[in-house]
Amino acid sequence: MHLDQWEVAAIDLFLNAANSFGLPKSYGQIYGLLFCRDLPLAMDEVMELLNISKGSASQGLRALRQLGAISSVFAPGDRKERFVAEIRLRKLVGGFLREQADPHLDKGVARLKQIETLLVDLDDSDSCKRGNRRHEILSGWHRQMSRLLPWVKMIVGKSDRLPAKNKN
Amino acid sequence: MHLDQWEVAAIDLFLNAANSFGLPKSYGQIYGLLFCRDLPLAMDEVMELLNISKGSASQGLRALRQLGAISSVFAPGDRKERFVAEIRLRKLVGGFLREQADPHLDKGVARLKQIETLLVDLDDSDSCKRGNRRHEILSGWHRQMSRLLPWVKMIVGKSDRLPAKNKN
DNA sequence: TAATTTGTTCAAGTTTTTTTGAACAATCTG
DNA sequence: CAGATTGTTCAAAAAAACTTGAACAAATTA
Repeated sequence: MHLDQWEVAAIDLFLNAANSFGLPKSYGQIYGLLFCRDLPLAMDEVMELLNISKGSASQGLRALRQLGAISSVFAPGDRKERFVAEIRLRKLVGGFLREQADPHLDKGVARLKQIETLLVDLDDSDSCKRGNRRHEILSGWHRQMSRLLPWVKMIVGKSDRLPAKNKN
Repeated sequence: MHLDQWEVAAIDLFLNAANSFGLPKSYGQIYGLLFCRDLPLAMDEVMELLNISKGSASQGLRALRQLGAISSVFAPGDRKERFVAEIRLRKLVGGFLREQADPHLDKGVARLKQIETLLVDLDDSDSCKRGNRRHEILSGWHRQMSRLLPWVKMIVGKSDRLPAKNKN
């Protein structure tokens, strides 16, 4: 049981990618390993191949499934749960946006409301005016980000099924 | 010298936003403070208002300028450098993509090349075939992400200059 | 030139995040 | 049921990220 060199490199690629998306390294490693493999892997195989602990493997696999980045299959006549990577970029991006971006936008709405509240009972009219201008700007940003996300999902999915027209 | 309540709330909003973009909290606080203010602030004012150290202020201001999120002005007859926030979302997003996303895409190209290399001198033809399929998938993802970024810049900028049509 | 102002650097300290592994549940098997 | 297998939880350890502040450099002023 071992990893090929190119698999090590690919896993490292995903490790770094996870990091830059704000996810733990181990999530990237686990996804990367499953991405490389054709056959589903069980938790103990993931642990052994990556040299990570039971806890990391268990939590990582759960989080990745929650993100829609992996899914599990049960081999008939076997108690073990085995995992495979989702490789459609559209699904990966969609899951990430749903679990990470959308909640942030929601929190943003709440915070904007809070600022409104603080602005209402404020007698310093200069600060109030300034605050209202800022509130408008933030609302505009929020609106634009909300508009953007659907486009991202759309554009990324676009050529999943289109074969490349030419070879360069 | 003090912060209004709404400013505290706005600064906290940016603190959290910075966090979720993978930037240090203090960067968010500094940007948030400048975002709230009409007049440029000098480093010592930023330090005092946010209760952060010289080091954090210096590094934060530098990084934010590098990102294009703030710019500096010199009051005539004063040695101090003072800072103002960039509030055009298009510029903010553009700077972020330039400094964060683009480098990652470049690193991705390098890693893909490395994987190619490892695949070339590999005699296990099964692993080789599998590796080549994965390499193709990754190349496709890279292409799609490269396509996406220009759209993001475009869509986000769109209504910066359009005034809101109505008041709600 | 000495003293002051403004800002940078980076080693050390602090805080936060991630990982580990032992204890615990739940499910199957003989 | 006792023992084996599979997987979860979470407190403590380890690692990573962030912040601090004292020492330093550069530019200015008296």
